[in-house]
Amino acid sequence: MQEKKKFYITTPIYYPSDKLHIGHTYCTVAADAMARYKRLQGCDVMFLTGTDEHGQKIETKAEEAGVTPKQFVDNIVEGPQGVKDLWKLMNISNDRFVRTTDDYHVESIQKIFKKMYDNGDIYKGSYKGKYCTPCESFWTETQLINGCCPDCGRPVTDAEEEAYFFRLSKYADRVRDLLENTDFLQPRSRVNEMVHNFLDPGLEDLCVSRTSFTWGIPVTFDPKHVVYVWIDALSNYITALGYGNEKYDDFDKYWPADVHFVGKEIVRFHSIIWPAMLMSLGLPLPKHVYGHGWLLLDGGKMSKSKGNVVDPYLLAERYGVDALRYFLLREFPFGTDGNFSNEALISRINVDLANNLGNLLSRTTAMADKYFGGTLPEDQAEGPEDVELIAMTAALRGKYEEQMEKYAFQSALGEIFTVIDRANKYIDETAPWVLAKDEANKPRLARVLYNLAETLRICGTLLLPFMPDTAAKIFAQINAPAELQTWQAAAEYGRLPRTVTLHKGENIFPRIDAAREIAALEAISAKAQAAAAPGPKVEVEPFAADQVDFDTFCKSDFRVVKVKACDAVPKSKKLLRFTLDDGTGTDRQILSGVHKWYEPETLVGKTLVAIVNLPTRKMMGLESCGMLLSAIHTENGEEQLHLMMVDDAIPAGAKLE
RNA sequence: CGCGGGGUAGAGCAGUUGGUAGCUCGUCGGGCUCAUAACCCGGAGGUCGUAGGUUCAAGUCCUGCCCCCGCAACCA
Repeated sequence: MQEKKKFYITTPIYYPSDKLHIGHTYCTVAADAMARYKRLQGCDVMFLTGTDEHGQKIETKAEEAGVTPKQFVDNIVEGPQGVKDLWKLMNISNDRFVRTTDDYHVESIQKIFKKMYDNGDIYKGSYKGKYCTPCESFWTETQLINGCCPDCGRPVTDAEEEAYFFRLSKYADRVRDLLENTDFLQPRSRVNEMVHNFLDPGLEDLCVSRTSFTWGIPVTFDPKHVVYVWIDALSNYITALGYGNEKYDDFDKYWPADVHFVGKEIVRFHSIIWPAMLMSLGLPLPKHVYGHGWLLLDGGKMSKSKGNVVDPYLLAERYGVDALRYFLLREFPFGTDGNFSNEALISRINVDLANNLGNLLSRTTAMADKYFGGTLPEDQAEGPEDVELIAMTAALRGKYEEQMEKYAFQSALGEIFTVIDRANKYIDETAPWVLAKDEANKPRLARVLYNLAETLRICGTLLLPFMPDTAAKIFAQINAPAELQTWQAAAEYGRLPRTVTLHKGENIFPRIDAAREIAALEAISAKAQAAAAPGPKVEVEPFAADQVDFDTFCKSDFRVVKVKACDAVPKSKKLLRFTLDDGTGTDRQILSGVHKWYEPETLVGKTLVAIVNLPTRKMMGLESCGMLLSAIHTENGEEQLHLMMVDDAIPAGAKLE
């Protein structure tokens, strides 16, 4: 017996700082469909997913929640409606689930780090920056506020933080060659972006350790450092196969990966850093990295702050897992962004699944019941209408395979539904209800129903990777045994016995009342938003704990200023440029990031307050001499800002005390 | 002149190496009645963002411009 071909596929490991949304579900469902497809073809598949659980953000979130970081991630990963629950609900067939907090992963990462250190690709260096002693925090030049700590506002000092670096630059040429001259990174359109943005300007060595937080994997030979995300997270693809640990032992069998599915936002890490790391370790590179697009909402990014995150639980429970899986992979081309909408979801379910597929099954089985009591007679007669349908059905597997190999799920499903449409038309052409009126036409009628059953069997088989439960329901109604549900049998028209018995069962996809459902969905999301924010929830910054001495306070020179002119800074979303009368007779220019709240023309003539003895600072190429004072608070999680506007009777230049 | 993607029927999208502009939904009209008020046929609807250029021929190639979206930057 020939050895099975192996296929190793991965999703990214997700960051469990929040519940997962439809975007994560999209990628994972795609990987699942691919994994099931390869299994159907008879490959020995390894399908890996998992979670990336370290880092400062989780440390902070856990602290806010009053739990340890481990408790925090345990809840999101293993808890109710957590990551694992979601994959179970979505019928994800992953073979393994790696967590970066798993012991074996930790062990491997420490070995990998040491190995790269020993071979000279990781070296100790220093990270130059600004340090705020009271806050024990490092800041980069650009993070500083007027040269002071952005957290506490106190002065910072030049400092160097010790850190480990990976010699990414050493591999720049090999990575460039990989991207430009091979099909490693797909779709091809992503290559330019990587080369122009990151390779052309030159790769810098990468900081791969941190001392500023502790929630991470300690560096064995220098435990005040923890391994930073790159090495920790990316390596999951090999640690989960047992590289550097005893937990698993199939690294040799499955590595290199056939494909890593990743979102376009992390293409950079997978197409530049990850190959360089593997080169350093002397390991083979994955065959492909596929950067898929995003699901957009209302043309924009989904985000918590916009309150437009789509909840996969809700949709799956309401419409069924298979319908949701189908929609995600049928509606959007995998490589580019797509617009998610409830309308599109319901339309796909009604048109494709209920009207075309469900109804085809329904009318086929109903006629078998009605005209033959379910079991087709042995005596069957072919007709001229059969030719095209049979040809299409017989050719379907090939067309489907061609699309699947390109990860073109949308097109693969499109091929199947072209045949399903054709089958509906075939019923119209052959008009079985007319044939049924004359006993002499019974053999022809039987053949028509047989052809429909065969079409359903083959389509059902090819739908297995996308809608496993649905395919099973189809097979039950057309009585297709397991051996006729295989990849091989999908290429063999006519495998069902002539005297097959069909049963009409439940409707596999009931039609949805679109208007009502959309109203219901909107009500639910409105309610969810209301629940998340009962009334305008106003929050203000906590009061400063530290006292400031009087002299320090007196050093700040606050003045009343009048807006002479105000316009938007070109190419900036947030900045407005103010030309101000500060009483000196010379105009003062201040830039302020308030465009989100004010249109420039509405501010002309207003009387505002500014601090005027801050050092001059350049932004977007323009000088800003001071800072306008404003009041800020958050409302329903969104930042609100009001410029300080004072009595117009106050003359320009008046000092505030 | 930071990088990249995109502007094609009311909506959402295909359009490969340049050669009569397609698909799905919606819409209008017709047919059928086996079926989940489903199915089948037909029609209407586009000067392919814009201005030039190359060509016998351009949505498809070249140049300029406008608009949208990401990333980056910026937000004292």
